[in-house]
Order: sequence, then C-alpha cells, then structure tokens
Amino acid sequence: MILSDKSQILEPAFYERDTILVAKALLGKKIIRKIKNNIVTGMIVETEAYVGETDSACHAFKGKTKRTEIMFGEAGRTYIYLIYGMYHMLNIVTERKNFPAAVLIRALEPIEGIDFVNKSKHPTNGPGKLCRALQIDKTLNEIKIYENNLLWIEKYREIEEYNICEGKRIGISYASIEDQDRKWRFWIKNNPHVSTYKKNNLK
DNA sequence: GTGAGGATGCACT
DNA sequence: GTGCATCCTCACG
Repeated sequence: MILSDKSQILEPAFYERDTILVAKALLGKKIIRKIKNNIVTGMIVETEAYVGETDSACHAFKGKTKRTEIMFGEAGRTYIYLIYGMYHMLNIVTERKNFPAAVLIRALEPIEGIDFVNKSKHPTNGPGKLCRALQIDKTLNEIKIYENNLLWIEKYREIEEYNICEGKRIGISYASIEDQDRKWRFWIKNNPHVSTYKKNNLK
C-alpha cells in the first residue's frame, strides 16, 4: 500500500477558480479512494463543467433546492447524486459561495487497486462506472474533498494545453440549444480511458 | 458493428 | 406521476 503525501493534496483555492479552468486543471490529477484498508486510485482523464444558474444543463438552473444547495456552497466539496435509479455521479463544487457550479468527473485511468475482475475491460471510462469501481455513493455527498480520509484528490501529472481536447457535453438534451453547443467537456488527447460515445466524441 | 430499450430510485411540478 | 449529467444486453443482419 502506498502512503499518501499530504502536501500533494489540492487546496480549496484550487477549486475556487473559474469552473472551466478547474475542469481542465483537474485532468491528470489523481483521485484516491480508501475503502476500509484498501486504496483505489485513478488519474482523471475526462471532465465536464456545469456553470451557474444561467446554464440550462446545470442542475442549479432552476434555483436552489434541497438537492442542489451544495453547489451554492463553498468550493472543494463533493456533489454526488443518483441517476437513472442505479448510477452515482461524482462532482466537485467550484467557484465562490452562492455561485452554483461544479465539475463532473467522467472518466479515470486506473492506477492501482481498480478491480478488473468484473469482466469490464474499462471499469472507469464513464461517470457511472467509475463511481461503481470506487464504491462512491451518497454517503460521500457534501464531504470536503481536501480534508477527509475516504476520498481526496492529489497532484499527479501536468497536462499541457495542447494535450487537452474539448467538445460538447453528454446527456443533456433537455438543455437549451446554446447550452448544448458549449464545449464544456474536456479530456486528455489520445487517452484510451476516456468515455466512448461515438456521436459526441468529436474533436 | 449499430441502435433501441430496459433497469431502477429519488427529487421535484 | 415524470424524467433523469448512464450502462448493458440483445436483436439485427
């Protein structure tokens, strides 16, 4: 088991910046999940940005509710919810207080401890799958991602701007046309662990 | 290889 | 009651 170096953990200030910036900056970072005595880690290779009450794809678009109030809170907390009755989504809250925004973690490249036994060759190349692989559920909702011993994010690789691809977000057909067209999905160029939805995987 | 549809729980009109 | 920031299976040919 690898001991983690506390000095590598990302500070709240990292998340308090512009959401697009944070979404790109999270690429290449390492996410660590501790399950009992096991450590499971992966590098973030794909993210999406959901920005504010004016973004019709963002859950906070309709204002503050019990479900979305976490996004109005301080940066660096998790926003985790259940979708389609069976999949959890992992988001990190960004920007200042009372500005609801978050970055969705869409795919990881396994580093250590990922269970490949369950036939899936890529158990972390989609937001629902990575949460299953890391055993992330609503009990981890609203935790401080920089200050707990169950789930946190550390520095790992620096990704150069020219190695970052951008494209349209996925699964938001309910949003306005303008918002659907925003290129707010980011991934690492040529990385085989990015989620593979052919239609949306345009350059 | 491609596309349609089902699974399934919970927040919210 | 409705619909969802998904994924897997099963037809098709």
